[in-house]
Amino acid sequence: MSERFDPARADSHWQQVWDEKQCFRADDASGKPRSFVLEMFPYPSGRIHIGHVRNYTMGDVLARYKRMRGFEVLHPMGWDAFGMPAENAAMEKGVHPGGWTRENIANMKAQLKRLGFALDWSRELATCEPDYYGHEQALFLDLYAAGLVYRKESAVNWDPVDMTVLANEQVIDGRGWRSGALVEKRKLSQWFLKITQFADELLEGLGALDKWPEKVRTMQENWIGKSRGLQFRFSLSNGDDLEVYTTRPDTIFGATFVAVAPDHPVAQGVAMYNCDAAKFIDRCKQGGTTAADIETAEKLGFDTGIGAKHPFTGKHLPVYIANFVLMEYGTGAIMAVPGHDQRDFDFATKYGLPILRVVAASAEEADRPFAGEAEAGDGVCVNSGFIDGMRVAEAKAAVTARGEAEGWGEARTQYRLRDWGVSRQRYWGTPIPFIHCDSCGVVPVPRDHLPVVLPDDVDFSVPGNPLDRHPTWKHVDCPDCGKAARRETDTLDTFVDSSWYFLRFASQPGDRPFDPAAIAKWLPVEQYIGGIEHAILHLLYARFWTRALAHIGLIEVKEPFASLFTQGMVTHETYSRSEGGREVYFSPGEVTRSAEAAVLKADGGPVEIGRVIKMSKSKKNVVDPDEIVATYGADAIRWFMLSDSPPERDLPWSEAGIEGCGRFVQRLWRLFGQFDAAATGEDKALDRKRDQTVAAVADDIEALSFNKAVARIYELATAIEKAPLSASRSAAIRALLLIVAPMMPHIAEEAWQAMASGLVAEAQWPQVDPALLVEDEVTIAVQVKGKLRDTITAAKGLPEEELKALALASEKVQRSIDGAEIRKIIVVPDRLVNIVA
RNA sequence: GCGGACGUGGCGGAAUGGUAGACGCCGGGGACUUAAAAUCCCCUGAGCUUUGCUCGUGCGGGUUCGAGUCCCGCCGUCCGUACCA
Repeated sequence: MSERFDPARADSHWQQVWDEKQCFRADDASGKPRSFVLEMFPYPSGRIHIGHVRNYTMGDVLARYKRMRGFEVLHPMGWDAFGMPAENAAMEKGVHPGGWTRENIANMKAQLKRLGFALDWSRELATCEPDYYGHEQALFLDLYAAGLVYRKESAVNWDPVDMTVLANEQVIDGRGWRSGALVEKRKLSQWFLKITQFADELLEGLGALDKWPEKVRTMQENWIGKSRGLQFRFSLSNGDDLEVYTTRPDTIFGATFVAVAPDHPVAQGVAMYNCDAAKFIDRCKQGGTTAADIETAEKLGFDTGIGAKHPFTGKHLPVYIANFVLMEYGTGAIMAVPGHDQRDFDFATKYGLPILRVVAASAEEADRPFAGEAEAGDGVCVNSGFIDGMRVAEAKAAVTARGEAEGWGEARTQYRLRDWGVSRQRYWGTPIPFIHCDSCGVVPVPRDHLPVVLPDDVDFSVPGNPLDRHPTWKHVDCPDCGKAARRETDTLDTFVDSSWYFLRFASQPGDRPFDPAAIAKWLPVEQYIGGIEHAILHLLYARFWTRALAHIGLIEVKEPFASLFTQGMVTHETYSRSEGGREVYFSPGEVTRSAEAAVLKADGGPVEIGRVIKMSKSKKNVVDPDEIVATYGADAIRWFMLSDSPPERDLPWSEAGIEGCGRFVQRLWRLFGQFDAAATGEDKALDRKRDQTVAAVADDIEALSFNKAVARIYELATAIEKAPLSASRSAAIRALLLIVAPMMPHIAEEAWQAMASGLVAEAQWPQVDPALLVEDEVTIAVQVKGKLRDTITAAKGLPEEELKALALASEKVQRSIDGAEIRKIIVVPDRLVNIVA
């Protein structure tokens, strides 16, 4: 073996060998137990960034480990290839989105290959290709046929300069993020998916996802936002009815006013004849929508002069237009109970409306005044007619029952979740497979006409949707009546593309989206790994899509991801200087970093070292994985990704850290080089250390606690280095190589050649001798009154009395007791003796 | 405001209620070398009257023979979310 490990040569060599032998191709017909390991597929932005490296390294370690444990592993990779950046590139650089995207894919694929991931490239897919999105169109039509797709007029953010619809995130301070133009609200006919029909199922399903982070489940739960309450009608003094929704029907006797949203029909009606009301409504719309704005926003109201008749007392409550009532939730109107809702309390205080107590800790406290704020807690009903004395829960049921019996209200379950609007007025997405005909209406594209393929000859030199102004593409004949008709020019939200790609990985038939039998074999994904930023949208949509397909009988599986892991970000400190009043940032490569300070290479002047934050282009605190691989090799960067920080937390990148990883790779190489098949002699302690490490590393990998596995591997390496030559030592080196292999596959493969035949990629995880996992000697801590005074070595399993005797025999212990009376001795077998004196 | 996570050396972090700081990084000292790189060895929480002792896991209480870990109350940081009736 050569003196130094040369990653530049070894990495590409072994990558080629794995490719040629198709080592990581998943066999559908395999009789082995299966494991589907999946990382969230990347958007082909152009370059792999370090966050991808961390994500895919974790998945790769798990996939390679599972393979060594005898599983048939499916570990695929693909491209979430539709989306706006491609269109932006088209507009800015005059390139075609398709060409730009496919070039990026080629580059990024080469980058991933240089990192040595054990991927089944035969299943690679890109969502922008007709052989993917054509099947998506078919699934969309299936859902349409099942009544899960519909069209509805809906308000959108319209950018009048770019002539396009903007997502909420693209509207900044009321202006389009690209054009800077004031965004208008427009009503457009949009396609929707009925995710709300599955709201309850999606919520209930969370309960079974016990291998998902609590945090993600909570976020989805809040997003779905289920609440139970009473929807009921007030008769208004103008002859109309007003529908309101409340989760606190028990407080109905405490209602002292009624409020409607500024865009509620009642408010709009008043504005027709009352210009003060119209002015008020306009004023409400001016308020900002940022968190800070809402936090500080004052409660504003306008008294319409209309009265609402209370269903029990018959009293007339004033009806206000109020800025804090939302049209989008419930009915857009509320009964206001100032005593038991803080918002209503604030409003009533401001406008001098009565505040009544209808819930109290006990009946005796019925008249207790409020201490400056509403009381939303539990208690018994007071001042509340027929529900007096009932607990809150009981009263809710009683009022609801009365409302239903008398016909003025009904129990209702309300969700925050809205149906999923999937229409996008863009080119680079999956065409929605419908045709608009003046005679027949909206007609699905016949199955045998799929896929509806995007035209290539599109023009981005003018704003707007290129599909809409394409000279020929949208002009087709109606499939039903044959008359001239128009294609739908909207494309699907890219979240649709990522809602089923994991199903397509399991099988890729040409004539249908997937083979249900293959899905039954591979799904659910055993371990899904990705960023927390997808906690709600992607993960909720994918769950919905899977359930919807199960609902219409296409597949059996209902939850796509059995276990979810959300990894932390890779961070780096920033380097900057204040120049002319603004911060100028420098990349790590432009800076020389010493222990305490950093200087700019260009001029030798100092730069300020900023906080350790997520890598971002604007702060220039990025490192390019390719450069790291070129300098240190794939194994070193993979090792760095796994070291130190727990995988769910942020990982601070540092030059010193990657250098240390590079050194460890070489240290391993020297150690592997000391493997001596002819060595003889037994080293029991090293045998024990070896098997303990093998077992512990296995546990750590399965728990995704890579940082702990790394620490144990360092310990074993040190133990081997210190051990004298023996057969045990060679056995330990060999075991070390095998347990390092999932993390650093290239050096493992290279060194394996001197130890055994075949490939590490096809080797088995080392067996352990259970007898070696238990120690025969233990170190006992001896405490006096809970403080450590001595440690003694004893045979494992020594009886309590003997341990006590050993502890009391210690000189240090006796000195510490100092002749005091021993009141009690606590013995924890094999661990500790505590003498209470 | 609400929900969640977290708070341990100079840094990243270990620690089934049982020897706090494993392991790595940084730093210091030494060996080898003409020199450097590489490598190897040792030290590295603070303090003290240094065979050893005291203090020490954000702060204040509590439970326990024993608390980083459990309970109560604070403080702080980060993330998510929001006038959801």
